[in-house]
Amino acid sequence: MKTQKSENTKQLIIEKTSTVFNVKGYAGTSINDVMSATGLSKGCIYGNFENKDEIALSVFDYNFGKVTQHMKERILATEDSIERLLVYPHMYKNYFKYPYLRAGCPILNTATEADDTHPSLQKRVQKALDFWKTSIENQIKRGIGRNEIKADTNPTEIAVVMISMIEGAFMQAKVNNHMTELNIAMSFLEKLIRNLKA
Amino acid sequence: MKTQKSENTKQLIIEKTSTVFNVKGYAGTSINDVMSATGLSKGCIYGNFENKDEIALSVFDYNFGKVTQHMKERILATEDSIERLLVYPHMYKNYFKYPYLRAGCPILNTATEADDTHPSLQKRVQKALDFWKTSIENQIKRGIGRNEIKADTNPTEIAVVMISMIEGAFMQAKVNNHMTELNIAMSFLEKLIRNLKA
DNA sequence: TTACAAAAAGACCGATTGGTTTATTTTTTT
DNA sequence: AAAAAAATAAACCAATCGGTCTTTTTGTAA
Repeated sequence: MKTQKSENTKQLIIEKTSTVFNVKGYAGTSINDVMSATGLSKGCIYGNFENKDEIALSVFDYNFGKVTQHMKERILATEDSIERLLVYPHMYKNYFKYPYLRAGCPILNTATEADDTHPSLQKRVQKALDFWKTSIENQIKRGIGRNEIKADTNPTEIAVVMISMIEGAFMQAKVNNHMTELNIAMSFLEKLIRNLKA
Repeated sequence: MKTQKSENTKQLIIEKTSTVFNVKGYAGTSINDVMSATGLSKGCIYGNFENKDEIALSVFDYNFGKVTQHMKERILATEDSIERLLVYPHMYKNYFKYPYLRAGCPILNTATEADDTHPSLQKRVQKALDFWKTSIENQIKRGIGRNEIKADTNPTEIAVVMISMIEGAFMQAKVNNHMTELNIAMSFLEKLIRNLKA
């Protein structure tokens, strides 16, 4: 029987280890890391999760959910479709303000590690990436419908280009420990988005 | 005293493990993996390298060198500056033809793993990324000098955008196991490059 | 207050980790 | 051909890995 308590600790484990997994990666995070991050014993952790896999999967969902949720809020707060698209470069330009992005984009981090080694994690990343792509596409289609975006705009193309530029630039920011390249790329992306204006 | 033999086995270890490290990552590759990839004993491996770190570093240099070398050849084979820039999207569009790219771009793979955990490896990636950036910049400057590229082109901006798009798109290709997004992004990049024509 | 079940703690497990050491073989030099 | 040096194989090491199991603690309902 599931109690409130166990759900609480389960959530606590996910939250407390979310950054650890994002920093150290799946293979690089040990159960010992989970223990010291949560302050819980091994028995307690394995009482709440079946294995490390299940923790990693839950943590990825949590991290991705955090980013998505914040993005959604900011997008829904604006009306104009161009402004909505601009939320992405704006947010990533200030990624250090968001604790769950500071350790790196969960998609990028998980993608490169999981692609050849961890099939279940890879599937999650695929779904996350696809979700992201289609929501950008939908924003563009909406913009075309509202005559805010040029009618000949290719939604898929722009979505793919946006994601590629964000992830590629983010990678450089992380590895260089500075924002120069990220800012350059995001400013370029902003120009590109504004160019879509009908 | 260094002998020819020892240099040979050292090189053999690097070559035989180059794909393993690129697929499994630094933390994910064990000495046992190195042993079975080379067919050599543990003692032999530690006779030629001080530790796993040194192997990983050498392997990264080797992998990056391979990509760089091939890129250089193809670039020097063309004259026109626009055509030279187009070598990048062309090559990544057919990345599966190049064995050392098949397991993923060494820069991308190493970057996301090393950024928070492995300082010496991170420095290598930084240097590699910087080398790549400046060589694109130089190609653009050359193009401006030869009146093949618009004079108002910002070399750094284009270099950063090119690298971001390539790496971001490559990540998607790897995680999705298909080329759709990579092709879209690279075709877009080609348009972008052709637009630079004076 | 007691009885009971759920949750947490921690000792314990075999396997694997990176790395060392010793013994043996191979190669090179004299 | 002998001696010295280098390269290799393999036994061995402590530490850590993910995971299990039993004991202790805790919260709750009767």
